[in-house]
Amino acid sequence: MEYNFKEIEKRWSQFWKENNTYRVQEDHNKPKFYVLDMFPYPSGAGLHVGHPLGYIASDIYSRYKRLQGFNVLHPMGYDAYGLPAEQYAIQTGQHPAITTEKNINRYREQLDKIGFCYDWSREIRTCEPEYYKWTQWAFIKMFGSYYCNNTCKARPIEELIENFAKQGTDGVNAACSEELQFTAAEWNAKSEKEQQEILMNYRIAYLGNTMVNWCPALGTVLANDEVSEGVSVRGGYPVEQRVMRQWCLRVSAYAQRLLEGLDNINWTESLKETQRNWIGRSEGAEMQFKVDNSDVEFTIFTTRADTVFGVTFMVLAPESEYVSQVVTAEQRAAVDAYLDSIKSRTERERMMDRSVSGVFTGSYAVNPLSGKNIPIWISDYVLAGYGTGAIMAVPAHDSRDYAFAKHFNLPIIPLIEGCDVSEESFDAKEGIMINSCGNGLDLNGMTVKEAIAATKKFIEEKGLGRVKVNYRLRDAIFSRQRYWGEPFPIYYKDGMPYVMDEKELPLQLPEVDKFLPTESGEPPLGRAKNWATAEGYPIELCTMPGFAGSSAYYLRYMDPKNDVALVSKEANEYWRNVDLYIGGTEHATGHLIYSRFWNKFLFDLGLICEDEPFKKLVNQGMIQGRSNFVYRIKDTNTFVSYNMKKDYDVTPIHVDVNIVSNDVLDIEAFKAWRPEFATAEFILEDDKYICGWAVEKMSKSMFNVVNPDDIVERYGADTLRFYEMFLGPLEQSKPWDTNGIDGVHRFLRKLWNLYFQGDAVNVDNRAATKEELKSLHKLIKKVTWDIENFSFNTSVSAFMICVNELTSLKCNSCEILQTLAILIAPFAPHIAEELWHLTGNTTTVCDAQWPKCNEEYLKEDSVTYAVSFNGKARFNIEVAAGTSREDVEKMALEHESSARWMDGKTPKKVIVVPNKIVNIVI
RNA sequence: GCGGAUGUGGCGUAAUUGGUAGCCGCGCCAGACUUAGGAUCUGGUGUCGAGAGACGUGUGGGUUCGAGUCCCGUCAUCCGCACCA
Repeated sequence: MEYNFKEIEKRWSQFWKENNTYRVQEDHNKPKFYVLDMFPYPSGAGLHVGHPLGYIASDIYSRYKRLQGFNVLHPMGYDAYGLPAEQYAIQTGQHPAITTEKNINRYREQLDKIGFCYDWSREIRTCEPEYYKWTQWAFIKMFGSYYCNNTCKARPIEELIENFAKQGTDGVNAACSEELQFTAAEWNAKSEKEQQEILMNYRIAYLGNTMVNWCPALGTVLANDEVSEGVSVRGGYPVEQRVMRQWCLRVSAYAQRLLEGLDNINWTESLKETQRNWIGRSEGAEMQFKVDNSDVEFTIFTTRADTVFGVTFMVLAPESEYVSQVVTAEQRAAVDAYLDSIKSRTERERMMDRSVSGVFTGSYAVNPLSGKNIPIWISDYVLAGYGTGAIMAVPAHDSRDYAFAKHFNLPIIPLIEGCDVSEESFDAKEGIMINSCGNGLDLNGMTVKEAIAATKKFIEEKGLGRVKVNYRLRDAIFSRQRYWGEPFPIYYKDGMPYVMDEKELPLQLPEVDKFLPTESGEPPLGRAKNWATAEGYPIELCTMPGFAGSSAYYLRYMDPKNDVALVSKEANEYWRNVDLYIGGTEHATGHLIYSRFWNKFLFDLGLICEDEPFKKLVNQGMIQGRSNFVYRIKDTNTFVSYNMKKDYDVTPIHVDVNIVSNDVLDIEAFKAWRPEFATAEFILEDDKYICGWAVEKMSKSMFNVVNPDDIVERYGADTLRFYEMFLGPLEQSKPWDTNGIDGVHRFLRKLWNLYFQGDAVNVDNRAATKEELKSLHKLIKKVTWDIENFSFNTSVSAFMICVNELTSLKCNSCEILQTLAILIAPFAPHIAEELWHLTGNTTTVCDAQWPKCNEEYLKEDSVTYAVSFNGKARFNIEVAAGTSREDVEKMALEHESSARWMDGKTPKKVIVVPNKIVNIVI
């Protein structure tokens, strides 16, 4: 009988839907397993063939775990807020909710065709009020919390207020924007507004004046991970630095825990490294420098405290608040001119231009150890956002300082014995210190490491500074001047922000007449009518960023319909956290940091029971496009086949990959593709037109987008699933190449034919033969190992081998064929279900039990040993299974032809290793 | 510059972790069948060589009876971070 995949797949997807086969509930009799995909943003372009790669992998794993008796939570939803829908809305006036809904429906249709075992009853959409209520709720909790550095935990802000009222800042060790000191009396004397302003300095969700990435083209600020090389990740528009009052999340408070947590989770080393890099911990010291003839004192951060005797100048970031305090009257004009020149450049221009620039402030600082006066400069190579925005420059031992010193002709003092700083600085942290003695500190003769420690100790004792750990990780900017996002549950009274009562949530996104900023430059929510509380207080006009809704969605799947909590205690204690998370690396420094932060925050509040959200994480590789080209001879409408193009002057033209098969062009389809090709002529090779190809990003403009729907239509979902896995290791990036899909499809037909003799089902109740059992159990062992190790591509090969073996054995044993159906079920669920039923079952294959490998069947009657002499293979000997090593050794030496290889010598050593090798050392 | 990864036939890849390199698939070659089709089936296919055999995992060394796998160096490609003090 013909393998009619269309009919089979239609029937079973309908069956699963009608019977809620994949619905899952908490079941304390079964161990849980939580498998999650990174939920998609439903874009207008729909899914291409690269998107389902990770989904297929997680689906295989989910089905496998279920067959092993786990209660598997495998949900799906949509990250539905985002810029493209809003920009589309601006252009067309179409409400983003409508576009989003439409796109979601399209995604769902495409996903359904592939046969995923999602429990769709748990679907969530971040743009739905029932969902974003909990995003807003978490924000309120963050607003009402501060981070205590003593207990390393978020605590209610009320505790801090109590402390302030009783003993001021005494005993407070909290994460803050600026270190403050006041007494209880001072606190109690402050007005409500003043107190609120101080609290803002500590809240985990706070309103702060910070340097932000402002993207004029998008009309919004962006988080650091949304900007790359000075342009926005979405759209590639220029980004500039600007100080704005914005909502922020104090992610930096969690830097150390985010770093340490990486040690206890099963992620790839490269992803952990990326996060470590992003967090950027560096140990160093802060030191105070006094400005000569002034009361001004400023703080610098350095990891090279040992080089303090080599400081020959100081540098401030152009944006540093110290700048205005130290500029002298004579230098003011020069400094202003420099600051203007910096401001007029975009971030991108600044990054491209690495030439040395700077200006002298006119002031001098006093080196606290050498007592020398050193000039204070301003330069844009010092970043306002890192450390204190001010540095001590040691040109001898820092290449950037060196370049600056050479450019402005500033002195360079070498501090390490034997180093040559005439051409370049000596940056390595090694060597013996010289020229480093003064003011009671003598580093001479020490190694760099000793000197760093000694200097740190010295400055702490003398009160010149303190040991400090700095992180590169910045607080997350949480405001977006956009419409299509979660509204903040914040209103303003006397200009101060207040959170709404939790009972008022969700605060629904209001309707607006246009999705553009208002004429006065306010965000789009400024257009909303009556955007105010019942008492008439105005509500925040910004909305939350994209990562807000995706930061805790995995928790919501555990209990998606709960309207009194994000997740109930019971549901959370059962499902705990994600056991397996599959998604792309592009979220390494965004979503995967924010989620971990958000989760840790909720954990601190005792609302959830796990400190890390994702135990194991697998990154599927990107699927690139494989573009095809035709070659038009210049100034003609004639196209020359790939291997003959060298004889002509040709222009390569992208051709739609859907009219090319195995690099052979469908000439009729090509003529019909574009009017200008209707009259095209061809120079063929072997009567075919062969196209050239290249690996490029999958995109419409390259005509290399392959829609999974087309593959399903032509080959079926099971072939698509198998083929995507067969393409190569899951974590590797690879081009989508349809050459080869026929092989996989052929395999499924062979599998199908195994169960048939003509049109009749060919299943017998006889006992399986030894050979059949061996073939099957080899497969069980291999596939089990492969799935556990995410090596799905090699499983596909194993299936092919087994089916070939069973076919040539003419296997019709029911026992074997049923087990085979179970094994194939995670990969190709539709055909597996059909075969499962053909062999006489009435339950679904999803409820079967994953078979165990019986090693007995794999044992060989005899074992062949390869005998080698001095490591060179010579001959094989066959011995009965279970023959002892000694006997194998003896037999190897006694083998009739040994004499020839031994050359009459006595062996020095005979090595018999378990892997069927005998090596005789002569 | 720092960090991470990867280099194996014409191509995608495999080698369960130090044990006969190239499984499986594509492509190609030959054959069978055929209403001649981009269908199906069978066999072959790393390189050199008529052959026995020799050589082969980017490259140069090393450890080992034995290395794609381990160690040291080097080259190439990809990715992440990057004026982070």
